Amino acid sequence: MVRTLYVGNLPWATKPENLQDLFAPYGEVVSSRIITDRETGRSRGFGFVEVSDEDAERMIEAMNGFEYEGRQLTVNEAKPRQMEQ
DNA sequence: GTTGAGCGTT
Repeated sequence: MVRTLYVGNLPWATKPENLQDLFAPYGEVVSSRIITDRETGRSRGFGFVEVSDEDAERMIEAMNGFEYEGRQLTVNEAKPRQMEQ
């Protein structure tokens, strides 16, 4: 089982690998993605992390409000984009 | 070379 987490208030320079490194200590990170502007390719300042279902709540608690590069991260469970999971 | 609430492509 996999649950998707929304991660907001990220620094512009944050990369997917950074997200994974941040969340990995608190649970199993399946995949991580930074949302970039389709036209400019620049980061929109938020991203998504797919984590193990059992670790999801724990990781939200651990990472929500976590200060990274001077920004307090916003971590919530993501809204389903399609109809899956 | 910028910006700051939000929920993402094939």
